[in-house]
Order: sequence, then C-alpha cells, then structure tokens
Amino acid sequence: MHEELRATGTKRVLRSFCRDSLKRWREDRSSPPNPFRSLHFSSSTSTTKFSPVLKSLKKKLAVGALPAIHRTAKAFKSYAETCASLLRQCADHHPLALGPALHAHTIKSGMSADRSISTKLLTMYSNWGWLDDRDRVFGEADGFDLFSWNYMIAAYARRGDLDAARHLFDRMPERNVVTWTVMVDGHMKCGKVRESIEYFERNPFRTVISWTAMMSGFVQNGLYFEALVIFHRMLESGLMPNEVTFTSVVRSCIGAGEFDLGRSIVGLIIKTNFERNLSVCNSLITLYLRMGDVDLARRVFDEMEERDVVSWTVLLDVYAEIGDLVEAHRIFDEMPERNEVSWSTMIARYSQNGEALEALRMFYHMLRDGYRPNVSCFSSALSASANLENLLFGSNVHCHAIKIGFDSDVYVASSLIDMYFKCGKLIDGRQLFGLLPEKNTACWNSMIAGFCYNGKVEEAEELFKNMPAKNVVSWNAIISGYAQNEHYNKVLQTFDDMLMSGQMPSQMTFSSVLHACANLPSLEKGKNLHSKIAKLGIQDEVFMGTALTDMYAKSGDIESSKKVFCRMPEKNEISWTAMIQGLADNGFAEESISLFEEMKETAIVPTEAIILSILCACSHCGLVDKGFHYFESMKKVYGIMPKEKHYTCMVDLLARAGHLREAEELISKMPVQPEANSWAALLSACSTYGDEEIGERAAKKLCELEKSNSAGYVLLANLYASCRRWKDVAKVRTLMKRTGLKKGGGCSWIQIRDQFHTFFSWDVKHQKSSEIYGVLQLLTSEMMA
DNA sequence: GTAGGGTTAG
Repeated sequence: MHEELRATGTKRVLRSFCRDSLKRWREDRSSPPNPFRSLHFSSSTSTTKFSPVLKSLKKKLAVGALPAIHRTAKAFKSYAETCASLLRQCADHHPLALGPALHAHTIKSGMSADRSISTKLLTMYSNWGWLDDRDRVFGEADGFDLFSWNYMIAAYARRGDLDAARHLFDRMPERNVVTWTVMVDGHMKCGKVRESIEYFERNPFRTVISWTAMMSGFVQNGLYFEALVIFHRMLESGLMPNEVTFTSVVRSCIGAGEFDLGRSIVGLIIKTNFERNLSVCNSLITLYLRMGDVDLARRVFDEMEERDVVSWTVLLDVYAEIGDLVEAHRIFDEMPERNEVSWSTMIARYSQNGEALEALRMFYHMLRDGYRPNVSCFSSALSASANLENLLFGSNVHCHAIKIGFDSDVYVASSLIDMYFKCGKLIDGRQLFGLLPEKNTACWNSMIAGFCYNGKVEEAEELFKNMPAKNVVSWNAIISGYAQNEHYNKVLQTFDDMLMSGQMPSQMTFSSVLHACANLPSLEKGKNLHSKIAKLGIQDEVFMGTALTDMYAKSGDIESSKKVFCRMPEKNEISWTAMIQGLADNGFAEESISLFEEMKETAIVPTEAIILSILCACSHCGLVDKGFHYFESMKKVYGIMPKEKHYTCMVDLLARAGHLREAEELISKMPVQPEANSWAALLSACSTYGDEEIGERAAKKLCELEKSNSAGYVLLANLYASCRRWKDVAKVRTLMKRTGLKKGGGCSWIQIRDQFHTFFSWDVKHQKSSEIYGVLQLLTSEMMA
C-alpha cells in the first residue's frame, strides 16, 4: 500500500514539505506556542519561510480536492486503511486542511467509530495541539484500545492535569505497565511525590522503565538519596539497569554529592558495556565536572565515538566552571550545533563572572541567530543589566520577554523586579509586582532585596512581615538589608527571630550577621557565632573564613583574625583583601605590606580594593616612596585605572608626610573628579603642619563640595586653633551655628549583657549618670592619692 | 506499527 501511496501526488508533496521543515516543526512543538513568534523572528521564522509551500499544499489538499483523493483511495484494498494512513501522515506534520476534511469524511461515511481511524484522529489533533477536538474524538467514540487510553492519560499528565488523568485511570477497563508508569511520572513532574510513591508501590508490573521513572522523579524533586535507594532496590530485584537508568543514577550521585558511589557506578557502566553510550558519556562528563576533574572530563569527551549538542555544552561548562571563559567561548564557537541551553550556559556564566556586557552581547547574538531565548537566558540578561544598572538594556530585554510571553513567568518577573530596583526605578518595580498574576516567594524576595538596596528598609520590613511564605532567601534578604543599611542591632534581633522560627541559617546569613558584629562593639556575639559556624563544620569554607577574618579584624582582635585566615585551606581574593585591610586598619602596616607581597606569589591577582588597602597602609606608615611605587604599578603592571579613592589615599600619603604643596598639586591634576575626602585629608594635614594658606583653600573647596557636612568647618577651626587665630576659630564656629551645622560628637560605649551603653563627652543622659560620675570621682581621687 | 523513563544552564 505504501508503494502505491508514494505514487500519488499527495505523498510526494507531503514528503518534500516534510524534508525541509520536519526538523523545524519538531523544535517548535517542543517549546510552548508563541503568538508573537512571527513578529519577533520575522527574518528566520519557519512560518514565513515555508509559507509558499504551505500555500501550495493548501491549494492541493483543500476540501475541493477531496473527490480526487477519494477516487485514488478507492483503488486501494481497504478504504478505511487508506484514510487512517493519510491521517497518520497529517498527524506528523503541521495542521493541514486535509486533516479536518478527512475527519468530516469519516464521520459521513460512518468510519469514525473504526478503532484505527479514531486512534489516528486522536494522535493527529493531539500533535497539532488542537486539544478540544482531541477530547471530543475521545469522548464520542467508544471501544478505544489500551493504547489510546494510555495515550490520553499521558497527554493529560504531561499537561499537569492530574485530575483528568486520574479520572481516566479510575474508569479504564484494563491497565498495563505503561498506565502505571505514566501515573508515577505525571505525579512526580507535578511535585506530588507522596501520590507518586503510592502508584509505584501499587503497580503490579514493574520494568526497568518503571524503576527509572521513579528514580528520575525523585531526582526532579531534589530527593537524590531516595533515588539511590530506588536504584539499590531495583538491582536487588534482579533487573539490569539500561543506559537511561545509568544517566539517572549518575545524576543522583552528583545531586547527593556521592562521588565515591559515582566511581563505583562507572565500574558498573563499564562492566555492562554502556560506557560507549552517548547519553551515559554525557552524564559522566558532568560527573567529572562536578568532581572538579577537568582532565578526566576532557578525556571522556575526546574518546567519545559520537558527540551531540549536550556533550559540547557540558564540555564548555567544564571550562566555564573553573572560570576559563576564553576556552569556554572557543568551544562554543567550535561546536557543530548549538541549542538554547548552550546559549543560556554562556550567557549565565558571563553574567555570573561579572562580564555583564559580554552576557548581553551573547543574548543579542542569540536573538540575531534566530534562537528562542528561554527563561534562564532572560534571567541572566536581566541580571547583567541590573549589575550594570543600565535601564536601557534592562527595559529592552523586558520588551523581548513581553514579545515571547515570558514577562509573567515568576522567575523572569523576579529578575525584572530586581533589575528595576537596581536601576532605581522603584515605582516600576512595585507596579510590576502588583500586576503579576501569580507570585512565588522569589518575587517577594526580590521586592524585599530591592527596597533594601534603595535604603527603604521600612517598606522591606512591611513586605517581609506580610509575605505568605518565607524561605532562607527571604530571611537573608531582610537580614543583609539591615546590614547594608547599618541597622546592626536589627540584624542580630532578626537573626534570633530566624532561629526561633526554625529556619536553618545559610552561609549568607552568617556572613551578614558577622558583618553586623564587625560593626558593633560586640566581639562576644561574633565569637558566639564563630562557635555555631564551627559546629556546623563550615568554618574553613572560603566564604565563612573570610567573613570571620573580617569580623575579628574589624573588632580589633587581630590575633584571632590571623588564626582564622591561616586555617583556611583555600583563599580567594576577598579573603586576602580582608586580611590585608585588617592589618592595615589595625596599624600593622608593615605586616600588611609583606602579606601583600606574599599574595603576589600566589595565583591571586591584585584588585582595586587590595591596592587601596596597601596605599592606606603606606600612608599610615609614612612610606611615601613605597606608596608611589604601588600606585604606579596599578596601571602599569595590573592594568587597573586608579579611582577617586586611590587618589585620595595618595593625597593623604603626601599630606601626612608634610608634602602639602605636592598633595594640592595632585588634587588639581587628577584625571577624575576629586572627592571631598581628598580636600579633607589635605586640610587635616594643614592643621597638623600649620599651613594656613593651603588650608584655607582646601577648606573652601571642601565646603563647596559638601555644603551640609560640618567636617570642613571643624577642620578649618582646628587649623585656626593650631595657629592660635582664636578670632577666626570663633568666626567659623558662629558660621556653623548660623548655617545650622553641628559637629557629630565622638562617643564610646560598653556592652553589658545584650545592652549597649553609649557615652558622649560630658554626657548626663544615661539613667545611671550620677552613679557613674560618682564612681569616676572616687577612682580619680584614689589615683591622685 | 502507534503509549511510559534520561543527559546540558539557573
């Protein structure tokens, strides 16, 4: 029959049509329908490209052509068989007028109840996404076979309509292993793990596929150990794993962090001769990538007999993971075929590694090449725009998200909120949040973080109180928000609330709380946290070790700081910055400089922040030549352009050493806008050295730059005082009073239990003030005696 | 000659 069909024009047209477009249709079917597609990719869209073919087909296959087909078909042995075969052809391709015409024809000729016809109609409408028609066919015909029942259940389960699937499951006359497996898989994909386990245990027939479905279901729900238990039970039941089982179990080992078990699985894979299988090799490359073994990953890739887009994508990620984006990009350029995951990997990795512009460039290249960005691409591109604080890029990406219909996706939405807040567009962010049809915790978290970022702590607090469900990220958002906005007491208070609520803190939480401790006179709290972190066994992790180093250094306990720093088995540039800066701030400038020299021996490249610390250290020690040496090497050796802060440090260095004229010259010559602090440093040194002329000029500049800051007036008054020009001192003081400026008083404090007691000079506000002064008097008189 | 399980990013 197929030979004869091939002779007809119908088949020939269908085939030529199919050859060019089948690949594209398949790609289209795998992604959700996109009403804006033709608008968006007008140059490369399949609809436009193939529309002439489609038109000619429509002409040939229109309802009017039916009598011709009728005549051809009549020649065949079974008329119904021919119709079924034609319907199957239609099912494999894009919606054609022929399909519904044939459907109508089978109804008229009473063939629609024929099982082979109704089954084909079912698959055809289902493939086309004409779900109402499919359901009508299923509802109207009876006597469907087990295949069709399973087909329908799978279709409902795939769409997440578990009620409909369960309804059919309960009604169907018989079930087989496929029926049960569909139910297991469907429930797992919707996160209904408990129900899924029930179906699995009730299933009287189990094959490798049922076990594998169960395993991958657990994996999809992050239950890696449960997946491994299933694998164990399967081996015990005497069944042999196949290549799909192996990819799933390797994934479970990665998720559970069971790399030793992973190695044994590799042994089993080799014994059962699956080591040449494409997907198995792909998952092995991932295993070695997560184990950090680049060489082994590369070897598996090199020895593969065939490679697909997944193999190449994993390989490029092997290099991206270790930060070698140049090699990753080289592989990306070299790979024979790319898909949206390959693009999304590159975009995400560029964005994560701080190369925001490159991430956005890739995003636009992806669009240019006609690929359809997925949710992950949008998140990364938006996060890149947010990091650049570039509203133009951000809103452009937003437009693309709207065109594709992703703007209401909760993940894209939370990235959008984040982007608008980072660009300072609070109203847009809030409006976007308000209009979301559904919000998840991530969206709420983005709002909280956004308000904190813009210093609107009260708004963030309000949202945090009212959100329907909190996770560890929500707690971290509000806690780090308080820390960023210097509400350090609130940090400690909220951290206690978090523990009380039963929420387990993460490294991020500890980092914020340690930061608060570093800025509060509360070494006790910090030590307390240190012991908590040690108990959790995470004290030597880079992130924690760095936060602890910083906390101890800022609290003045430089010995503990050094101890933590030296213990860390792995240090990154931030760890080194914390220690170098800690030493410099605590007056150990020489030690700070020698640690910097030590760091240069490692693979760590000096950053802006580290060099700033070193310049400060030099300035505090009066090491003018050394300071200039480092300042010069910034540009020449490390290719870093000095920023305002570096220049201020250099001004301070010169001024403190008494080179006031050179310092003033440096300010006037710097290629960046000098900060107020540069003038303040100069003015301060002028009062030390009693240089009225330069001092007055500096004071004028300082007051111009910072009208509402009293520092300029105070420093000028100090300068006049050092020159005994008391009249001028009084003049400045009066001027300050007239402009309403007040000098912030210096204060000291002590902590008794959980309370801080703050004292200003001649302070009588403390409730036990009279007792305190009494004791003070007693002590002084005793000392005098 | 049709239905069920998988690998890559975040």
